[in-house]
Amino acid sequence: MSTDVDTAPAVGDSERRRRTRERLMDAAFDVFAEAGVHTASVEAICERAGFSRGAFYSNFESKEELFFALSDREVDKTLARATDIAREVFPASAPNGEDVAEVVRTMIQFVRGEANWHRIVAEYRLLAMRSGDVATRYLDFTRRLNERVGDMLETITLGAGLRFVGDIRLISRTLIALSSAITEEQMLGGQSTDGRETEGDPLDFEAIVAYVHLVTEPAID
Amino acid sequence: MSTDVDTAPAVGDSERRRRTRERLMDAAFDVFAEAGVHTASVEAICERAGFSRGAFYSNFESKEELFFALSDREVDKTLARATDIAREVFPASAPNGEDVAEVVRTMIQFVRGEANWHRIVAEYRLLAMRSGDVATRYLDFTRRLNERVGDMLETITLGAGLRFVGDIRLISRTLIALSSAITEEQMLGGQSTDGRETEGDPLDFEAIVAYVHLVTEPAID
DNA sequence: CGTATCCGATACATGAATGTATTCGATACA
DNA sequence: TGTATCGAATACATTCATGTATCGGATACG
Repeated sequence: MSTDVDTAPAVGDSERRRRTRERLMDAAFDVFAEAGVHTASVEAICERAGFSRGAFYSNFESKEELFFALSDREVDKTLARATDIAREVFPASAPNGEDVAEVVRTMIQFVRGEANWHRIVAEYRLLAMRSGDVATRYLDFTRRLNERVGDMLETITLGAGLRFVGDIRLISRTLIALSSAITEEQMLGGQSTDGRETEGDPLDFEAIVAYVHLVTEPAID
Repeated sequence: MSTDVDTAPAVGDSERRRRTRERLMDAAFDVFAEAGVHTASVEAICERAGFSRGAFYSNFESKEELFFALSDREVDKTLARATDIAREVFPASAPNGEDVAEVVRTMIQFVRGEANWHRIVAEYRLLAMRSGDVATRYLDFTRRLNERVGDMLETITLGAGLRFVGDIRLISRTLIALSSAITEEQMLGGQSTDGRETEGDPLDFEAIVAYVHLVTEPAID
């Protein structure tokens, strides 16, 4: 009997299907960011995407599978964008010290841009803390991002006639950790419901530039 | 009619009641850490605490209220412990450069200790990203922790005949961000389910000590 | 010793989200 | 034009957590 072992099992892969999945992921991005993965219902995602739950379960096994498909997509997008920014910025850099500050500022703007992406990453990290499998994926993401940023920094800095004092990976790591922390504070402070603004002391981005200057020195060449 | 406007409304505050609340919070700490605030059911918390849901709703209005009561308690505990550690460490510091490394190491051990507390904080942060009220509380916590660590660093460093180059708050902030990032990576790497260990490159704690040396210099006095 | 109060247990009603089984419609293909 | 296939919609059954209302027991107090 023709059980079609390898033609039937895999579900279709038509263009229509692909678009549906994309729309569901687009919707999920917003809904997850707003409500969180657990709070968000499949229903809510479908509603925003303009589909029914039938469509959802025809395309994804569960909400979790959707989340991981989504994170993969966004991680790729993010890394691609980081690369684009690097390509866009470093040919323009006339080799002088000021450019480093500029590059760092660009990088931070990039990190800072999307609050929703920050929420997604924060949730990704939280899930990773509870599941080894997720942790593997998450660490892979952060590792790739670190490398990308490290390369970027190194290239720029060399172009500017500077070099880093110490381990470049540690430095890029520090920069990412620091700018994330600051971005986070600004994000959290900005939305404070009650009257008073973030009067505390939102450490300025300039402080990061100061750090960069601290860990760079003229390349003797 | 004696409506007892200000004697009746407040629910009891007996010793028994206080103990019940504590036990519920103890249980919630574990359950929240393991499963997450949303996934964890009131039922699960009660079961671990050895109570029924009746007891729960007699003591807390909702799971969220419990979470906030719990975070307050833990934040206080954490800050108190930070203070204790500071008190414990700095009288012992014979003023030499090595002590700084030792202190940083102690600080990191402290941060590192409890994976569950990390999970709780991560969730706290995530909730803060979606609610201005929570954000206010969370920022207050991080601000206090920063101050505490900053004071600690400053005292120790002075005692060791060193001084920080640059803004001490930025430095303590950087240290916290960095050690959190590293702790996180170790935590995530450690639990990876599949065979391979965290072979990647777990930036060593020593690297942080290197950073401290980078931002300190002998106090000319 | 009896009674009242406080606190936790039990039982129940409700609402919400999930996943599946089935149906309907459109598009490709003969 | 008829038919088969694929993908999304609909309807349904089920599970699960919540919150409340009521009950029972213990302890304190007269």
